[in-house]
Amino acid sequence: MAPRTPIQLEKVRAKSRTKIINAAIELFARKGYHATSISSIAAKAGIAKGLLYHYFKSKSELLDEILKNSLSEVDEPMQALMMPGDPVDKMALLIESTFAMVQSDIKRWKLLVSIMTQYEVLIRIRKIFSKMMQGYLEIFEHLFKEMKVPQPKLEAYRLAATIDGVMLHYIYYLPDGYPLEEIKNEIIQQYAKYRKKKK
Amino acid sequence: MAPRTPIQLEKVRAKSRTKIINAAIELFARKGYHATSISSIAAKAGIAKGLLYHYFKSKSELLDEILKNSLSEVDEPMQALMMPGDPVDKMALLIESTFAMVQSDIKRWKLLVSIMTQYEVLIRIRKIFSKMMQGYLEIFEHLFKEMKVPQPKLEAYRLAATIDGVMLHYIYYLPDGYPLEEIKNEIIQQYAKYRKKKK
DNA sequence: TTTTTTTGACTGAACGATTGGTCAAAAAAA
DNA sequence: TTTTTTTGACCAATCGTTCAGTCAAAAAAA
Repeated sequence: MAPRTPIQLEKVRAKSRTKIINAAIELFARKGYHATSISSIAAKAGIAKGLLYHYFKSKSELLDEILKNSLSEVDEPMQALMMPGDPVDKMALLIESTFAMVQSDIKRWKLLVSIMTQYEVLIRIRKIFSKMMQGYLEIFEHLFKEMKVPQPKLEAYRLAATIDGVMLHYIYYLPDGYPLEEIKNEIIQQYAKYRKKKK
Repeated sequence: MAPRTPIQLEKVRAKSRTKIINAAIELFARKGYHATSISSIAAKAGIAKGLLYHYFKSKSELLDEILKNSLSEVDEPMQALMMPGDPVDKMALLIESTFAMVQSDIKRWKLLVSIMTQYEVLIRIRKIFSKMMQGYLEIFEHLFKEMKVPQPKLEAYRLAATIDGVMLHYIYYLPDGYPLEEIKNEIIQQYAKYRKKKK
């Protein structure tokens, strides 16, 4: 069925797909989903419009694909929490890696935020986001309980809000000279007093 | 020269304008600016498409009008800061009134956030937003200095981020059962220790 | 009072531009 | 040859916007 070696074929496919996806991320993040036309994506990717429909069924499927990939990245920082250790250290690591994730790919997060705050988001996507949020809240609460923080649940909500707020400001309002590192360290440091003294 | 009394005329005009603006806020907030059509606004407002252009030059001017009104509301909570008093009390008041503002008109804030996180925002609007943000930061810093908080500038950034983060979560992610009051009180309470003991 | 004139809010068909999406055919690779 | 990638002209639908025209009501005239 395939006259070409499937391996090299896949390389070509992947290359074209990547070009399209990167162009789409760039434009969706900057202009928003609805304000971005298929033609402009194709132009940015350096391909013909028709080819886009060879790889993606529709504009919304292209968005879906990007969102799926982006959201799966979010789970990564969670992995470090499995191993045992001082909850203060684990919390610091979680916060560090969460911020690092955003810093390394601002465009992607701009897109995610713009989609979530835009029109009636596809229910599926909203559900994934909501579940992600719940996951963060639970882990925060769990760690706060370990740390014996007075009101673990409330504190979890507050930390989640602070992190998202910092991200928002960093990404949108004050991209130049925003003291991200300092704020990050201050957030982490406030929990230092809960570190266990044991050896 | 004027066959109809200008006073009654103005009433009619105001009524229609309000109908259009309310419909636009609703739809812009829910669907986003670009995904909302003029036809749908007219339909929701219960008027003909043409009438919209009798009152507004264009779709973007309609958005501008709404944004201008919305942004002017933001300055209100600032007014209370002029009078003298314990900075802790003033801070509490500022936080209270800021949250109250959002709670009383979620749709408007959804719209504001969606516009700010959407496509390349009109430069004018972004400037206003940025200035607003700077204003908040400066007031926070000033109050923190009065309160003798260790790192007033950093703490200002953090508080601004927390407030915006809480708003974001309240508005979008967890509208049902979000413990807004509790978080608000916790935020306020953390500064209680800086209250002056003097009489 | 009754009639006529004048106003501007309001309508909806129609406009050109642009959209997301299709498809026959060329190009490329085997 | 066969298969797949790639192209760009093309389509119907929808977009924001325009505009000729309707109509209820107020002012002016009788």
